[in-house]
Amino acid sequence: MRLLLVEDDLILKDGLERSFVKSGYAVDVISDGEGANKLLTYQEYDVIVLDLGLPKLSGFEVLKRLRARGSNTPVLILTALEDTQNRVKGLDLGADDYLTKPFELAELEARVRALIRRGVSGGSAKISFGGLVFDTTNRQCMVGDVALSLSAREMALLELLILKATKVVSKVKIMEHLCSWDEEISENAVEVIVSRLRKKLLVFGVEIKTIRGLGYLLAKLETN
Amino acid sequence: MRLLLVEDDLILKDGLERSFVKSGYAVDVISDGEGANKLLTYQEYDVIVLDLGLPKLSGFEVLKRLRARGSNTPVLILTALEDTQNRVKGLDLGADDYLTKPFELAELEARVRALIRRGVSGGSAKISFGGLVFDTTNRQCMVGDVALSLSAREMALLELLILKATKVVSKVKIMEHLCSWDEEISENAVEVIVSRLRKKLLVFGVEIKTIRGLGYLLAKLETN
DNA sequence: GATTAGCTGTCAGTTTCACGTCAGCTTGAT
DNA sequence: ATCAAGCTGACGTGAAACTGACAGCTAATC
Repeated sequence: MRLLLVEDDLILKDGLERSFVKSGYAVDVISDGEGANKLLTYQEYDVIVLDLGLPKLSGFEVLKRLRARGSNTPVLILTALEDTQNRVKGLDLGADDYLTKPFELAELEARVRALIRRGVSGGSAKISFGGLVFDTTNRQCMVGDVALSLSAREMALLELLILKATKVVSKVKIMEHLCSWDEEISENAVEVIVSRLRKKLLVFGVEIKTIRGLGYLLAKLETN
Repeated sequence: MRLLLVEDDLILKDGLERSFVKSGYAVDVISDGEGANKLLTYQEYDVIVLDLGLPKLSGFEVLKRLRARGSNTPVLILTALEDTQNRVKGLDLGADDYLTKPFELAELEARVRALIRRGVSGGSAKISFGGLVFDTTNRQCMVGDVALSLSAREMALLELLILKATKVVSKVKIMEHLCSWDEEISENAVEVIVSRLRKKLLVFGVEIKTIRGLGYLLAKLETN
């Protein structure tokens, strides 16, 4: 899942990025409002963590313009403790959740996860497909009571495919969701990851179908 | 989705039309205000992209009369950079969004998408025809809860036919829709693609009728 | 700091299949 | 009957996708 972190505090920025990356997100970080606003006109994210106190363009403005553009990407805002008024203002402007500094890292992560889920699976922490049960909280995929042994990349791909259910996901989309700005992978790399995941899923009656020129989609295996 | 582009600049007109068509819109283009106004009295659109500087009847007038007729079709206006005053005037008159020239094509498309999403209830970009449901955002065609297995070309053709509903679509239009700029395909190629798609749709009670010398149209199968 | 194990991207050789071409046929208008 | 427009099965081709092998990297263990 691709996450945008808008935060100007150096220490916080680094800490959060590190922790999100570790949790398997593709993270982009930007530290001023103007840049964030510009970035958001052409790049889609699954979730945005937005500090309100920003240089150049306030977090409010960024949020307001994002919503004005019709985006419904989930946004979590970070506010200072005493700043109740701004918190309310943020929610009015279309934020989906807020957190007051200082906060527990675990709580932030939990809320971010909740936001991502809300849009897709009706808020449930576990999404099932065929015989698979994908646990978004622990980032684990179970078959019965056995955990599938998947690598980080495979897990991230499966997460994306399972969230999109039976919809076609293009190779470019996959690249975008697995990678943040600085890293970059080839189309062939995606093919390789697909190939490896496909082999593992096939055993459990789940198939990754290829739609030539368009992308991939998850489907139940038709047993002929 | 049906889009009206009102623009008199030749180059801009062509570029925008091409790009919108490629993105799967059914695009009508008209280059003067009077014509636009007339057209809008009897033709509904999902979204209108309206340049303000037009011959015969200004964009303002077109917009004003449209709203006076009680229409709430989303309108995005294009203005020159320095023209802040007109921008404000446009928004007052009932435009839903504006963009100043010069602009990024990607941004225009994003905003148009946003307008459509905002307007349509639930943001469903789905068009149904007979038993088919065509999902334009995911580029997928469903019958019940099964996804039709179509190739890229077939999908593009079906998209065009379904967007134009029961109207006749000429072979040339199809060629334009399926090909970009440089590549080019023969008329016979179109016939082949039609033939292949036709076979797949027939199973689901949807027919592609041939109108000799004019083109093709989508129709519900009459079971005699 | 050496060793090992697992992950992940690159490469190259192979396979697959979508699509345009063609040819022969059908249809329909005059 | 003639002719043009359209249909469609067969086929070849080239691009897209697949995948086994490999190498660089990281993280863990001793």
